[in-house]
This record gives sequence, C-alpha cells and structure tokens, in this order.
Amino acid sequence: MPELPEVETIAQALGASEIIGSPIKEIAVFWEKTVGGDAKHFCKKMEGRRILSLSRRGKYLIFTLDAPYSLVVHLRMSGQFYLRTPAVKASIHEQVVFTLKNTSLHFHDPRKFGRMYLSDDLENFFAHLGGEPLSDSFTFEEFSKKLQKERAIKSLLLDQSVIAGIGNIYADEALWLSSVHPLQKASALTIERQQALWKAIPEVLKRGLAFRGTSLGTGKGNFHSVNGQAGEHQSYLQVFQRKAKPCFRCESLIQKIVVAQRGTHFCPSCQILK
DNA sequence: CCATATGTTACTCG
DNA sequence: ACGAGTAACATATG
Repeated sequence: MPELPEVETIAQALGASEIIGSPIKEIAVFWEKTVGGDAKHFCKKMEGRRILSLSRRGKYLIFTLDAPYSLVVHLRMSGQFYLRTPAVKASIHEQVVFTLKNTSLHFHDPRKFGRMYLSDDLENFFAHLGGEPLSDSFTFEEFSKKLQKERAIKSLLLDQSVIAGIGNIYADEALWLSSVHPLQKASALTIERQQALWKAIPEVLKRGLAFRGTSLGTGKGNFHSVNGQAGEHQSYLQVFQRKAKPCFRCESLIQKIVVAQRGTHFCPSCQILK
C-alpha cells in the first residue's frame, strides 16, 4: 500500500539491483488483469528489451526499457517485488514473473489490484497527474493556487491530480505537523496554515523516505520493499494509527474519523477547524 | 462473522 | 460541472 516514500524506496532498491542492464527473456502472467487484460500483447512488446533504469512518478514505478517503451507499475494496495533465482513461481500470490539474464523479477500482489502498463509516451501517460511534492517545482505560489477550492483539505491532498504521491498515512502526518484539521475547507486556510502545510508535506515525505518507508502491522500484505525488506518509519509516526493515544504536542487524545472514505487520525485540540 | 486495510475508478446524486 | 458518497476490485488480518 505504498505512497511516494515507499515507491521511491522500491525504485532505489531495484535501480541498484542486478536487473539493471538485463534483458527480459521471458514473461509469465498468472493474473491477466494485472497487465491490462491481454497478456500476449503485453509480453510481445516487452520480451527481449533490457531494463535500463528505474524511476518514480507519484506512486508509479517506471522501468525504462530499450526504446520506445517504459514499463509503468502501480502497486495499489499490496504489490511487492522479489528477486529470485530460478524463475519459479514461489507463491500463489505472484501474478507476473519476469525471467531476466541472471535473476528473475517477481510481482507479488495478494489483492490483485496492482497494474502494469507499457507506454511509449510518458508525458501523455502522466498528463493528468499533479506535480511532484519533492521537486523544486513544488512552490508555495503553485500550492496556494491549488488550495482555492471549497473542499476538505484531506480530500484535496489525496487527489493525485492535485499533488502526486501523497496517500493516507502522509496526508494525516502532514496535517498534524501543520496543525490543520482534515475537514478544514482548503480555501479557508489562513496564509500561515497554507505555508505550514506547504512545508510539512515535503518534510513528512522525506522523513518516510529516510526510514525507507512505513511497514505497518504484521501481515505480509503490508508495505515491504524489494525481497520483503521492511521500512522503519512506522516507529516515527506522529498521528497515524495513534487513536486514543496522547498527542505528542498537547497530550489530548488522538481521534479517528472517516474523511473521503479513509480512516483519518487527528488531534482535536491542536488541529483546529476555523 | 464483522470491520478494516498505506489505492483507484466508475457510478449516482445533489 | 463539481464534489461527495458508494460500491467495486480481491484478499488478509484482527
């Protein structure tokens, strides 16, 4: 269930792995919807091309292949990658297996929501995705413009066409850090709260990335990087999953409500609705 | 059995 | 037209 820091963690791990430079010799698809419903078409386009590099856009992983294609992967709720040798399906949850030169790349996805796309035009593919919150283009001026909506701020933060990469954990963390109530109408934020939130978003994302992502719970379906590597950021969460525990700023008990259909954690004392 | 889950999209309704 | 709410996707966990 990866968000920007988790996807970036995976991109960095795969980008430093032996898959780089390796040709894709064979592809086995066990759940056709994962690759868009036409496995033969998908495989034919990919087979023989090398994986040149890994990158990320929002919550999408991008495998740059020999021209003209890139393999774009969205992990959705439970997608994970494993490197194995040999290329035998090691779990019923492996939906796609890529046989490479000296290893194999396995896409493990119990809930089967993950999706793979082949694109020869990434600009067009990402045309409707918002900007990158960790890039220099994430300016206060641009952010402030996007807040001019009569809409709950949390709902806006989760909208990938507004800003790319923020999910439920980091939305709650950024709102807590900036003392903004999740149900606050975006257009009603004071300039001070706007600025606080603008600073908080990169801060919480960078912290998540520094700890190589957030791995919650005990289940294997929760986020893990390549080869099941857990992140460490769960130990540093300020508000997410802290229902009924004391706020680290004011000791009031953290509340959990539902906003935009998502569990939402906030401090009722210091995240004030105005 | 029931509720919940770090995501996205199609649909209805106002 | 826009946004909120809902169900759907499919499975695991508490």
